[in-house]
Order: sequence, then structure tokens, then C-alpha cells
Amino acid sequence: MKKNIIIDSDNPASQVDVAKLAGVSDMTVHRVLSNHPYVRESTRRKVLEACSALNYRPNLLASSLRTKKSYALGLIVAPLKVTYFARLVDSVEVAASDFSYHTIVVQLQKGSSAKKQKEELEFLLQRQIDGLIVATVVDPEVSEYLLSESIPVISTEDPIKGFSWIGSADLQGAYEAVSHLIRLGHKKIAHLAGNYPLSYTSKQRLEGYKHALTDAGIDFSQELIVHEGWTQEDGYSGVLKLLDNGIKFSAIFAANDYVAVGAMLALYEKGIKIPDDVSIIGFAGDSLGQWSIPPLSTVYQPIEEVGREAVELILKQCNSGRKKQVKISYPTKLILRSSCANLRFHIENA
Amino acid sequence: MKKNIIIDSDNPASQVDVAKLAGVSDMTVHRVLSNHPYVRESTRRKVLEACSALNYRPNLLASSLRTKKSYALGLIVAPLKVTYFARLVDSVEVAASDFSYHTIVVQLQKGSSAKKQKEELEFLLQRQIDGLIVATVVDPEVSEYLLSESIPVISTEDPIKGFSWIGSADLQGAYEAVSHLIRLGHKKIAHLAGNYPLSYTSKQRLEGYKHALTDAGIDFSQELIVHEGWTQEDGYSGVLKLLDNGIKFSAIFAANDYVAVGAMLALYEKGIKIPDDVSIIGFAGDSLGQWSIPPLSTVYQPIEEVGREAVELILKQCNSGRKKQVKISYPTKLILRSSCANLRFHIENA
DNA sequence: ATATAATATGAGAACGTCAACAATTGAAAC
DNA sequence: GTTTCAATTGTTGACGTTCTCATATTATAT
Repeated sequence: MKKNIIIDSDNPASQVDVAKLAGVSDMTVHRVLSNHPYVRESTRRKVLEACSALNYRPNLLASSLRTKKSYALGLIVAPLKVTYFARLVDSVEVAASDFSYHTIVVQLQKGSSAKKQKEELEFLLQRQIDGLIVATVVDPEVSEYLLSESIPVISTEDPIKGFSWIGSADLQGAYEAVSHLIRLGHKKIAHLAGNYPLSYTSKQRLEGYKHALTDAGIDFSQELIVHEGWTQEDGYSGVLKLLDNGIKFSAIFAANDYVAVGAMLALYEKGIKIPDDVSIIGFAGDSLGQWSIPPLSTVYQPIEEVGREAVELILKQCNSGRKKQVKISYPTKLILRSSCANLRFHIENA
Repeated sequence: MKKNIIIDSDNPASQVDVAKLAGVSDMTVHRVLSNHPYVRESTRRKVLEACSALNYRPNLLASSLRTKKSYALGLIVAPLKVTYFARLVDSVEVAASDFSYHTIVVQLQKGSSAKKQKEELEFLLQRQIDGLIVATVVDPEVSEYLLSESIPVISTEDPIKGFSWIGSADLQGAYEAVSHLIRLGHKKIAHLAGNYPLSYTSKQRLEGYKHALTDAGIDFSQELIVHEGWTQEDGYSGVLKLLDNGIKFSAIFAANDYVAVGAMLALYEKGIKIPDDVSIIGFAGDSLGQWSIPPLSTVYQPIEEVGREAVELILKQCNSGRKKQVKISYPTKLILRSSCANLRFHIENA
């Protein structure tokens, strides 16, 4: 007597439903779907037919529960209105999805408390993420806490003790940028240097700046360094501060393109011409500076490469179980546009 | 005789482990954790102690499987290097996380095939998303397919038949922008109008432009309309095209801020001064234009509101089961900066 | 004191998938 | 015609949570 086949058409079909329709066990269905070798061709066909007849769609949640792999990565960033982070999310998401992983993004507002940060982390961990990319500065208490968890973690910002770091070669990039300004004859080069106390990133860029000066035999002068922050507002106010204090400079190395753009507006409003009176170089290389007036020279950061490598390394660690610590930096690239020019003597002599 | 309590300390603790330690059933643990009223206070304490002793962390995946709610929303956008989408992702993610939902973002590359789009959709559906926000134009075949799925869908771009739409009042925004230019005395107002064939968004903005002209008694002239696209490059080439064709204009209404910024660079390179020779208004209101030189007037889009409302509406539909179709548009706001000025007669007479 | 209801807990099963193991078939080897 | 091994399929149970139903236990009302 043929068994009665009852399939609830309200709910989406499961492997069991497919199995019933195809007249095989659910395990066989699973074998077909996971390309197990030991399945007779005729069986495979039957199963696949049943799948499409029922519009079967695998339930990744159930799979995750069973295999203890969520196929999800966590990504902690600063708010996406900062294009740097948007670009990073972009690249991480694309890379992850190439491996059938999805990304759960958590944005940490600036100045969020350690408690809040821990909650966000918990949010990710409850979702059983297989790995975590930390792309913005987190409280030491939080990174400490991460060590006790058994998932792979990679940082792309401040290095975290015990975990791998992937980022761009900021020191070298800053060195090249400042060296270029020096080659153009500039000696009084202001540096709009991001937040204080300095994050790893700011430090690297400041170091590169100093190295370039040193190698060119130019004395470092603290008064040319302005610590305001990372935004356009900060660049704007930074320039005003320099001018108000009567600091002389013929070039600016900005900690990023936002700061540079803000600085440019301040200079513009003060009637200071770029690059005639002041040359300026930013850091980031996103489209922002490409369309500024004049177009901004900048240090291109290989964000796409960083994002992809972070994903691939995490997944490697997921699969191998080992957690070899590495530190990889991708080279930056100096992009010259029209915001830099040779030092004009009349300014230098002024 | 006391039962032996064996807890595997390698694996993370489950409710069962907590139950064993607390000497209650796992159901009771669950009741405590879900704030069920019928739990004796002393029991509750015991359970909570056991939880923290074992570092218990709920497994949302298991919960999802059982409750058939993934606490995940899908979000389909264009690549995040476009700040509009980055801002939308930002707001959606923040709003979703306020309700303990996470967001799975899928980026559709420009010009991706219907097949590719369906795969991306499948990617989301396999992850059992509870709802979907479609924030970029998708192939009709794909939106058709969505109808057969039983999850709530909301569009913020081209309206999708059968689903709610939430967006900004682009027609009105464009109307106000162009009306403002007209009030300044401009009559020959070019419109850099986004892609052709026109998306819903472009159409709305073009309509607003036309309405404003009509209401002011100015004849519409097709030659002032340039369909290039949405990027800075498009704005740049659009202006060059106008100039090459000898079209006279004293103002530009750009379909978005990118286009405007690209246009500004082209004008700058041609020695045309903003706002002295040409006034320009963009559309979007993100920080891009705020720091351009000169700062760009623009139509602010309430992206944050749109993102949040989309999330809240989706969640409402998830919980109520009903799918009443609504259409909500949030008002835009004209932001005047220094890229607009009164028409100068010497230009008009030229 | 006893009925009645509210409070408090537990047992068992199910969500959909997948891993380990067991069982069967077929075919080649002796 | 067994033996042997590879190929093919099935059975059972578990992942961690939560739902339904049943079973105490206590409080309140009669």
C-alpha cells in the first residue's frame, strides 16, 4: 500500500518534504544538495525534481544550528557617514558574500562607553558570528574581553593584543606624501593630525611625517602640528587655528581627506589660494578629493584589499582552527592632483 | 542521592546546562530569561546566578529556528561608495538594532543581471530574513518574484507593485529648488537629470523642475535637460556637453550632489564662476556639498527618517501579519549655501 | 474544610539540518 | 559461489530553544 504523502503547502518545504515527494530518505536529499559523491544519478534527478516542484529553499539557520557555523562575520565600524568605513563595509561585504558569508555590521558611535560597546559585541556573539573584524578603535576592556572568546578576530585599526592586524602602510604613505612636498621645496609643512590622544593610525601618519622631515634635514616643529580630529570641521578649525596663531606654512599634510577638504574651505575663505599659496595633500583616496576644487592630492589607501584580506584570513582561521597571528600592511599610493605646487619664493620670503 | 552534574566546559553553556546547575528544568530557565511572570523570585535568582556562573549566552540561531523569526532584515542597495546608500544603511542598521534586529546588506552592482539579482535575493531568503527593504532599482522579474514570497517588502526607490513605498518628497523638493532659482531671476536653468530611461526618482525630480517652470510661466526647453547619470563624472561631462552645444544657462539644478560637484569642477575648469556666473543646486544634502568650494546649496533628503520608518513599518507588518500598502513621503528641505546668487544682468544680456 | 482559581514548575516534542553509524545493494575478485 | 570492497541508502539522534500540555503547589473564597 502506497504511503499517503501529505505536504503542508502553507509552510515552505523542508528536506523532509522533498524526501517524501521523491520517495527517498531526507538524508539522501541532503546528500544530493551537498554534492555527496555516493548518490545514484537517477536518485539525484528525482530529488532535484522534487526540490523544484516544491520550491525548496535550504534553511541556513537550521544548518547553522547543526553545524555550529553561522556563515556570518561581525564587523565593527564607526558610523558609515564616514566614507572610509562605508568603503570598508562595501569591500568586506562583497568579499564575504563571495564565500557565501554574510556580514553583520555594528556601528559604534563616537565616544560610546565600554558598556555600550560590550552590548554591541554581545549582539554579534548571540548571533554566533564565526569571526569578527574590528575596524574602529574599541575600549581596551572590550578587546580584553574578546580574548576569552574563541572566535577569530582581526583588527584593521589599533592593533589588538593577541590578534592579527591588517591595514595599510600608513607610515610609508605619510612619508611619501611629505617627501613629495619637500621635493617641491616646502619646508614649513603643517600637519593636521587627527585626534589626541593619538590612535595607532594617527601615530603612524605622524611618524611618517617626522621621518620625511628628518631624512630631508628639516627640523621638526611642534607648532606645525594640530590635533583637532578627523572631520571636515576639524580641518577647517585646524587651519583657522594655525592662521590665528600666526604660524607660517606653505603646505599642509592632512591626516585624511575630510580634514583636507575642511582645510581647503578655510583657506578659500581666507583668500589663500591652492596650490599657489599653499599646497595640500590628504589621506584616503576616495572620490571626495577627486572632485574638490582644486582636485586634492592624496595618499590612496588600499581599503578594498584590506577588507578582502581580512575576510579571507578570518575564514582561513575559521576552517583551520589555528590562530597564527599575522600583521599585514598593504602599500599606499601617492595620487598627485592639482592641490600641490612648487614653493613660490615670494611666500617663503614673506 | 544527589545527581551528578556534568557540564562540558569546552562548549558554550546552553539553557540545559544552566538548568542543571540551578537544579531546575530548562523550561524554567527559559521562563526566567524571557521574563515570564510565573516564576518564584528565589528560583529566578538561582537561575540568574547559574547563568552568570556559566557565562550563559542565548543562541539566537536556535531561537530563530524554533520561533521562525530570524530577527534579520534584508536590505538591497547599490554599492556603498555612493554615500546616499551608505547613509541609508547607517540609518536602517541603527533603527533595526534598536529593535534587536540585525541587517543583512546586499549590494547590487550597477547593471547586474536579473539572474544575479535573484541569486542575491535567494542569499537573503535562505537566511530567513523577516522582511526586506529594497533601496535600489531591481529588475521587474525580481520584484515580480517577490510577490510570491510571504515576507513584507518595502521599497524606497522605484515603487514595487503590491508593496509599500517610503521615500522623500522629491517632486516637491525639486520644485522648491527650481523655484528658488527662478526667484533669483534665473530663467535658463539646466537640469542634469540622472539616467535615461528615467528611474522613478529621476522622474520625480524632473517633474518638480517642470512644475516650477510652468508655475513661473517659463517655457520648458528640452535642450536644457541632460541625461548622463548619477556620478560626478556625469555632472562633469554633462556641463561640458551643454557648453559644447552652446546652450545658454545661468543656473543648474543637478539631480544629486555628486552630479553637482562634478558640474562645479567642469565650470571651474572653464573659468565659469559660481555663483557669479552660474548658480547651482544639488540634491541629497550630505556632507559632500557642505564642504565644496563654494559650499553647495542642496535639497536635503530625510534619509534617516526614511530608513527608520522603513524598519518600523516592516517590523509592524512582521508582527501584525497584515500587509496594508502605504505610501509615505517625507518632506525634503532646501538648504541654501553660497552656490546660488541673483542673476547678473550682464550674463542674461550676453 | 473543601472547592476554585491562580501561581509555579516540568515533560516531551518540534523547528530543519546534518553527522555518525548501520544496512543494503551490486560488482569485481578469488 | 562465496568473499570483499565500494557504492548507495536509511536510521537515529542531536544542535539549543520554545511551544503545548500536564502536573504540582499555593492562595482565596465558600
